[in-house]
Amino acid sequence: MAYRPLNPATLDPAAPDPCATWCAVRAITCPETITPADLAVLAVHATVAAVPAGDIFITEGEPAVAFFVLTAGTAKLFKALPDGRVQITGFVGPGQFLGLAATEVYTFSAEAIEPVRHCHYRRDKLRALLAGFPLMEERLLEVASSELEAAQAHMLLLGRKTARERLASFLLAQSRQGLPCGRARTSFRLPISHHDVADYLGLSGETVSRTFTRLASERLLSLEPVGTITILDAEKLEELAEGD
Amino acid sequence: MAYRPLNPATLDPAAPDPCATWCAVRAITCPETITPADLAVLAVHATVAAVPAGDIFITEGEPAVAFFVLTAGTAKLFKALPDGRVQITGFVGPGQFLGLAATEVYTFSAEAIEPVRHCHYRRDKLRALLAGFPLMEERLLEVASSELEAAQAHMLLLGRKTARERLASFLLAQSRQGLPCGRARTSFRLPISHHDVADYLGLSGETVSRTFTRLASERLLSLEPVGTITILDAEKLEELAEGD
DNA sequence: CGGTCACTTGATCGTCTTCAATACCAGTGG
DNA sequence: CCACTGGTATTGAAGACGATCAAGTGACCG
Repeated sequence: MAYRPLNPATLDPAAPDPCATWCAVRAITCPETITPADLAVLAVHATVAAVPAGDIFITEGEPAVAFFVLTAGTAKLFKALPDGRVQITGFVGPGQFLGLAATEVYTFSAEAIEPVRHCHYRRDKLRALLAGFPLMEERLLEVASSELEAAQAHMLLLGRKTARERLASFLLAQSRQGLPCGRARTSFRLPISHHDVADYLGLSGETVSRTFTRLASERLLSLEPVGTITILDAEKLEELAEGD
Repeated sequence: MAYRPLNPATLDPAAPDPCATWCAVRAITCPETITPADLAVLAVHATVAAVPAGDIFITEGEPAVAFFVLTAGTAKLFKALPDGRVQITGFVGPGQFLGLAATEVYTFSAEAIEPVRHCHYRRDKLRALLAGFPLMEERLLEVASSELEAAQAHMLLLGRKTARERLASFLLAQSRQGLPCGRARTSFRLPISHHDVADYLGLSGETVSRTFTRLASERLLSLEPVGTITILDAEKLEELAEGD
């Protein structure tokens, strides 16, 4: 019900293959490291699927059979406590992948917060494939490292920053979302509910709301009616995010 | 082929390749994936060093020139805010490595909390070497993945658990420290100061102390005078750690 | 011994949570 | 067109949990 798997057989190997071209090039090899010939090999093992918003397509504790690459939409990754408390550990957008588990079982869940399209590879097959694509493996290691780096930054946020600092950090990160290196936009739409922001920042939804309006009243940002956020004073926001 | 695990204390510094044998086998290739011949190659590029307790041997923001493998002692990894707030992101013991940075600059600091011995490799050389050791690269990916997993668990702890739950989680983790899979000891010595525990769990030292005594008064554990901790009710502690 | 350092314990304070009421918005069907 | 609904955001009031400040204890060491 959640899945509408597409038949990989319908893929035309001659035509620019949607999944292999898109996933492999954009996600695993931003710096192009895979030849078109290699892509064809990869394409054979990919399965495409669509997930409607709100559906959980990876569940913590279930056997980790596949490895995913998003091609559209946004998903949240999270861990939950039995009593319902949730910590979102990250968001994944188009071109990013997930499911890099070391264990035989997923240790987190993933839910589409926008309609998601992804292609996935069976882990056992991928493992064998990787042997033939050392550059791809290298790239995977790079990605894992940078995720680890992000995770450490988030631990600092969760363990030591105040609500204001957390939100400032988050908004700055969002403003840089998907842009190369040092670039940032001043105005953007937040595709994430306040409640999810709260679960990401380790706060309550109410505190997120209050903190938003407080930052707005301090003229650090402005909240357009439509849910668009404009950063008015990136300078001060940056200072706030770093804690002084 | 079976490798003989070497005791680092008995290593003869004059012997040919103490580091390569120890580091490579124990850390990078617990499941043996490197041949003795390969080890010799690695040994050429390794440098051994000793760090006294309290010394910072990796500093956030400095060029990430090397990649480390600990052979003795314990180190804490941490990130700090300009005003002095600190979040410890993990502890590293013998046989583990660190410095898997994706960037050109370290994004965390490392300080020896016990006298540390480590061998390190220059990143540029290692990069080239890895090309020749696909199994080693694969192992690195595995390690990075499991670190990521641990990081996510810690985010849940920092973002959503109470002080009691944090300490319970921490003590259970410590009780399993270094043991294979499901094993745990009931009594152990904590090599970490309360203040460091606090910085790891996102609490104040005072709260750590209070929580310790409270758990002891509830007969979940007992605090021997010498700083040894004995877990009296692992069952209940487990429940507590998971939040119900 | 006097010094330092880590830990303990107590009292007070502040931040964030919780609970609750209200406002808001989009979609639906009368 | 307008009321009705369900979900999401805002705002207020009260309370809890942990931080901070401060004093006191004990161990270790020159």
